[in-house]
Amino acid sequence: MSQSLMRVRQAADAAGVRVDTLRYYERRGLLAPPRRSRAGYREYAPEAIALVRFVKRAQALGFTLEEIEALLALRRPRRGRCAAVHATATKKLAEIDAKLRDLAAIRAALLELTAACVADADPLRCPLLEAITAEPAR
Amino acid sequence: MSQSLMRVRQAADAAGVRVDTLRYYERRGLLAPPRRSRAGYREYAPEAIALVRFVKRAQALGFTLEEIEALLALRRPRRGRCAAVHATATKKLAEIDAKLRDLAAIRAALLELTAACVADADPLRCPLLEAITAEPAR
DNA sequence: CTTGACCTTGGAGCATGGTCCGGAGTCCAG
DNA sequence: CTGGACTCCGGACCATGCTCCAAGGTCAAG
Repeated sequence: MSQSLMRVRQAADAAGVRVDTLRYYERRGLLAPPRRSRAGYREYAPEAIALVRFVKRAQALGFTLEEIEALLALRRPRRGRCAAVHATATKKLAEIDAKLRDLAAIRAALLELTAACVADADPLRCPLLEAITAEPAR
Repeated sequence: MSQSLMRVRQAADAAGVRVDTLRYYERRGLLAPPRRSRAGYREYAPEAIALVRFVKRAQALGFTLEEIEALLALRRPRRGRCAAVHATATKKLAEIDAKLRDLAAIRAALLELTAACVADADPLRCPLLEAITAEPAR
């Protein structure tokens, strides 16, 4: 029944990371220690793979492991902690909205750039810098 | 006339970084060497500050300095390089779209989380992991 | 004409996030 | 019952991106 359990290599491959990375996340406390086989081998459940994939994607979005840990701590909020969770999540939401804006601005600039290139347009502006410079992030 | 030139401390403050960071970016070739005063002091034009701000924001979005350098190289495409610029920009656009999707997914998950928290809802799901796990980034 | 705040340089040091190593145990196919 | 592939562990090492330091030059104010 519990045939979906994977050993470290298989889990690493499935998650798109190296074996050592799984051990590193475990040491860091980011990934809960998986259960072990009789021989002491780690046996990962599918959820662990999902978590690692989440971590990698969040990292690609500029979050540090520490921030990601904080995000993950918001899972399954236990009653009594609602206010704190709410506050943290709200703060993070604002950050994310800022990132979304910046990313959209860069996207638009790149689009403009490719268009300009095709049209061989006037080379006196840099959409890329304008994109993000406009609003000084005050 | 050229009164908008800033020395390194002022420029760093304006860009929201440390003095050493400006020197580091210059050494790395990310920031063009500014002109110097007679005494050898760096004199930054406002565009340099804009560029540094762009770099910091792009970094917060998960781009490495190397990638940012590549992005910046797309500025002011010289004729003849159009095809290459177009290819690079298009590839980057796809990456950015992926980031936008992931970020939006996390955003939605956080929203759901705060809502669930308020409603003290069923603790059997983790929107955060579901958010990004759904599509295995194939 | 000195004091203090700024600037210069090269190079060392540091935090984050892995990545590799070596010696030893496990396990399965031939 | 042996070879090769896997696993374990602790600790050393590495790349990126800063960050700090020492020794010395510049310069405006008092």
